[in-house]
This record gives sequence, C-alpha cells and structure tokens, in this order.
Amino acid sequence: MATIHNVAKLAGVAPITVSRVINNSGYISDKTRKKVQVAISELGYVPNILARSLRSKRTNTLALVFTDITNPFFTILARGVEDTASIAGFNVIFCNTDESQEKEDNYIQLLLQKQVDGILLVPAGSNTRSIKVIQEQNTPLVILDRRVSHSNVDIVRGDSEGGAYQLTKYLIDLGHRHIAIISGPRNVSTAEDRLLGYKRAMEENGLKENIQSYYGRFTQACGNDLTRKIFSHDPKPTALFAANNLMAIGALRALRDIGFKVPDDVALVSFDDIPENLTAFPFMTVVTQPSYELGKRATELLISRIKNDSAPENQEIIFPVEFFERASSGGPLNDTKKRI
Amino acid sequence: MATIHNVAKLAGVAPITVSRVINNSGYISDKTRKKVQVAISELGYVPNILARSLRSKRTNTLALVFTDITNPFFTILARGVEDTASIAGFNVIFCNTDESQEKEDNYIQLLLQKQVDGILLVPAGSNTRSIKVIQEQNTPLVILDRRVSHSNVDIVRGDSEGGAYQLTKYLIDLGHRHIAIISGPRNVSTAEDRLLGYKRAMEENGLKENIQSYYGRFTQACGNDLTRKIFSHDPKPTALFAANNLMAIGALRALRDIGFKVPDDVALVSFDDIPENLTAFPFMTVVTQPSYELGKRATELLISRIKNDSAPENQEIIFPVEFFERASSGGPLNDTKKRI
DNA sequence: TTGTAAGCGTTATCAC
DNA sequence: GTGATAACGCTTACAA
Repeated sequence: MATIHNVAKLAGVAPITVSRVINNSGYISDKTRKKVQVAISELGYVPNILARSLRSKRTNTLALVFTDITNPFFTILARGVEDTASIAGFNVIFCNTDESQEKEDNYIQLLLQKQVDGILLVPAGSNTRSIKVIQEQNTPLVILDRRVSHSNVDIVRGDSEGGAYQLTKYLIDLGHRHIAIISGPRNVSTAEDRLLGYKRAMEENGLKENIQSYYGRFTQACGNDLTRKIFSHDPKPTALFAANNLMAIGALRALRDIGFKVPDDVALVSFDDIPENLTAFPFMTVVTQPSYELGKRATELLISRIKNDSAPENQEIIFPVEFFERASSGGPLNDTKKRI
Repeated sequence: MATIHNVAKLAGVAPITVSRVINNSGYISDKTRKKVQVAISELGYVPNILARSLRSKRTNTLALVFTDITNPFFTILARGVEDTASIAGFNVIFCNTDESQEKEDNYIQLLLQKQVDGILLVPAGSNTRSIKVIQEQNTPLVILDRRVSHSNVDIVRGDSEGGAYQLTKYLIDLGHRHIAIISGPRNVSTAEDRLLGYKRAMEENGLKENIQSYYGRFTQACGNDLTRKIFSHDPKPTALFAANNLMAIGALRALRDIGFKVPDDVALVSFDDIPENLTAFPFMTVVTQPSYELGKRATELLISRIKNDSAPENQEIIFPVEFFERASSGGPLNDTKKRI
C-alpha cells in the first residue's frame, strides 16, 4: 500500500504538499500539482481516512440508528438522511436495532468508538441511557420519529396523536361506533400517541364506553395475532385501526383468513403506507408521515449542530400527516388525497 | 475525551495494560484488571477505534455495495450479510448505488480509503473497473448476485438462467404459446440470463417464432411502461414474464389500468418475490432465490478470504431457485410450494 | 508557494 | 504479569 510518503518521494515534494493536493487546500502551483497527480496515479495511491480522521478529529460520518430496516417507512426515511448527508459531504452508517434496547446500546457504543461526527437515533424503548452516553461524549444527537422523556435533546417526528385522531374521527363520521385499535409497544411514544389520539376522538364523540385498545409490536405477525384475538369474541368491532403499516397487513390477512370481508364486514385503516412501488393495488386508507422529509430535516438539524451554527435551544419539530382515503374503508380503489 | 493515557494514569498502570484489559489479551492479574475497569468507568472512557485500526491495520469492517435498497430481495440479502458478519465480529457498511456505475465507483473509492477489510459487490454494470481497483489494493472481494466478465473473482449468485427456464416451461405446459418477457438492463447478467433461460425454453418447445423480449430497468415504472407497450399492438401475448419483483408489480398495475384481467386474460409470472410481511395477499407465481442464504454464503466466503483460510482457487457458487405457484397464473390463492 | 516537526490514540515488538 | 518505545499515515502549527 502506497502512503503519502511514497507519493511525496516519487514526486520530489514534501508529504504535506501531497496532502494539499489531495484536499485542494492551500496554494499549490500547477506544476507541482501535476507532478503529484502523476505520482498518485502511478502508485495507485489511496488516502488512508483512518489516519486523516485520527489527526483531524473529524470523520465526516453520521450514523442513523433505527428500529426496523424491513419497514418502508424507515427505508425511505433513510434515503432522506443519506441524500441530505451526501450533499453536505457526510457519509452515513446505518444500524438496525430490531426494537432491541440491547442492540441499540451496542451500536451506540460502537459508533462512539468510531468517532462519528453525529448520531440520528430512533430509540428502541423509553430507556434514555443511550442518550446520556452520547451526550457525555459531546457527540451531537438528534432523536427521530419518537418522543423521549429526556429533556435536553432535539427531536424530529410526525404528529402521531393528531394523525390517529384524524383517522378515528373519519371512521366515526362514517357511522362506526365500535372501533378497535391495535398499537405497538407500550413504552414507544408513537404507539402510545396513536392510542391517545384514538382515545381522544372516541371520548369527544361519546364513545368512551366502546374504547377497545391493544398494545403489541409493530409487526405483521402481531397485527395478525391481535386481530384474530379481537374477532374471536363479541362484541366484534365494525372498524379496526392498525397503528402501523405492517400491523395493517397482518390485520388484513387475519380478517381474510377468519372470513371477514374488508371493507364490507370491517373497515380497516392504518398509520403509515406501503409505498407505490411495492404495492400492486393501493387498497388501504391511511394517514402517512412525510418520512423522506423527516429524515432530511433531522439530518439538516444534526449537521447544523455539528457545525455549531444554529441557536442553542433544543428544538422539537413535528411534521403533519396526510390523509388518503381508499377501498379498505369503503373509499375508491384509486388513491385519493383528502383534506389534510 | 478521555484517552488510554488518562485511564492508565488514574489506574496507576501503563497504557498498554489498559489496552490489554480492553481487548482481553495477554495475562492480567485480577487486581490490575479491576483497577483499570474502575478507572474506565470513572472517566467514561471510550476507546478510539480509528487509532486502533490505524495501528493494527484491521478495521473489522466489511462493506456491502448493492444496487437497490428499496428492493426487498436486497434488503433480505443485506440481513444475511449483517447477521453472518456480526457473528464473526465484523461490522457492515451498506452502500446503495441505484444501478449507477458512477456511484459505485465513488463508493468503492471511499471504502478503500476507509480501509475496510473486505467488500461484497453487486456490480451496477458490466464495467470491471471497480473490481480492478479493489484487487490492486489487495482488498478481499466477493461478487454477489451477478456474473462478471472479469476472471479472477469469487462469485455467489442465484441460478437466473435455470429459474427463467423453469418459469417459461411452466407457462408453456399450461398451454401458453405467446409468452413475452420484460427484463432488466442489457449489460446486467441477471437480466441477460433470465432472458436466455426464457429463450431456451421457447426454442426447445418449437416456439422460437413467438419470442418477444424487451430489455429495460429493474423498476416498477419500467415494468409498467414495457407492459403498456407490449399490449398496445397485436399480437398480444397470453402470458407475461417479468424478470424481477418490482417489474412484476408494474406489469400488474399496467394490465389492470388497460383493462386486462390477471390471470383470466393474461397469466403473469415473476422472478423474485415480495416478502410475506409486505404483502396482503400473496398473488404472484414466482421463482425465488434464497436471498438471505446468498448474503450469508458470500459473507462466509469473504471472511474466509480475509482470514486467508480457504483454498486459493476462485469459486462460483450458484444457488438453485424455488417455485411458488399462485393465482397470477391460475394457481391457488394460497401459497403453494412446488417442485424445485 | 513549499517545507519541518510534532502529534492524533492506539498497539506491535521487545524487554524485564 | 507488566512496561518502554516506536510506529501506524496523516494533518496542524509554524517557519521559510
């Protein structure tokens, strides 16, 4: 492996001069630059970023720690992060925790050891230990998608409570009185907020007695299980609210398997969509969060923290949701964008 | 930021002793180890991996460079890579090229600069420049999913030709005579091999005259466009073969939009599936590659190359496909696993 | 415009 | 069992 010294020697200059050519920094005469460039390509020289970062104390690397790489919501969010980081000259390391606090802890430890310049974190649970560790190392941090009890952090997320309220109100306006919700883990804010939004809509419309809510996991399997459970005894709801896209698919399959037609027997709505390119026929009535934008905005905020050029106060940025009425609740088969 | 020196000083030992504790290497008395551990937690010390890697010349990091992060085939493959690497103590950097040769070149350059221990590459095109650059740096390399013209490399991939032959033969056995195929980019081996398998089946069954094939891109949009084109003039095929899962979804949507019923008017089959947890109702007849296994096997091979403990000859490992008959070609609505 | 010297934080090597 | 020393490959700080 050629080093900067080999190049310098071959070009007849000092190592620092080679460094200046590589980094386009400082003044270099055209002649010198040419000489160096020739030497570089002759030796097939590749700069060693480890050495550079060790010395300069910057890695130009961000990390995105999230909970489910198979969920398109996060895949698209990840794209927003990557695109934005890339434009600003940062690379991104992606870490998937599968909603496990232990995996999260391990990844955070690793990322700090790798000296990443900043971290975007979708917390797996309500434990704020990772946040403390990160802040102890003075590594800039932005929390994504979820609220945390910890106070001094920046947060970028969607309006789970409002979106859930909107979906529930929509079902009530359709005439449904028995509406059940299946949600994610109890200590995850998106699961809790969606449940709260649902409850608020039910209570405001005199349906407090009919509230029927379940915590579980944000997976297809769990959506399937909870749905079977709900419809195995009376009174059976006429509408079902799945708190995320994967649970909704599980619910849809369960309803089919146990003989309930959607939307004829049961109306089904969901928080978050499955993107166009993975779906043959858009079918589900949903509210969706602007996941790409969430990733983008969080990354911009993180980079401004790294560059230290934004106001010191912590921010909580909440994005509104969009509503799409489709066939699963009796709407049209084609996509329809409705009132925000 | 505390360093190994601060810890050493506080514990009253030499830096190297701290290093030994961190890495569980060499002999350390229990008393010394305790002292060091106390100092570590007292200072909130986090080892600097950059410095370690610079000195030890190992980063314990692999890279997976692939072409489409939104395609579940690759998402699952990536999991196979990550799980396998993790067990062996390696981290993985994921890089998405969007089938762009330029992005691929940039990522390869970056990864070599990062001194990754090995690279798994799904080549974006037929250009072997990246392969040469990687091999010049003596960085172990395994090619994934696709053949390349370059000779001295290890390859792990699925049997595209055989799978395509099988799907086509299946359609012919159903009685179809006019079968069209829509495939991916011309210079991508999986696109070419699937087209070849299709042609072989057609020719062996006296249907050479009816061959109708199109190159395009492995995307939903392209599947949609090509399907519209094919069905805009006579003779219209009675069966359509989409060379990947996303193209198949595009085809399905196009057929619906222009008024053809699947499978009544047109039978549709596809190479690669959409996984269970993203699909409400499994519908498409497919052959699938064991994508998780592909990632796993490739990673094992790469790690054995890094450790230099496998035979020097280059390997080409080809995985067989599995066949699932479903409703899109007139099969049952539930999943059915058929003859391999 | 170019160069010298020192040091980033760790571990390999050798010594005790 | 433990430690002194040098070195990994680069860039910062300062000098010429």
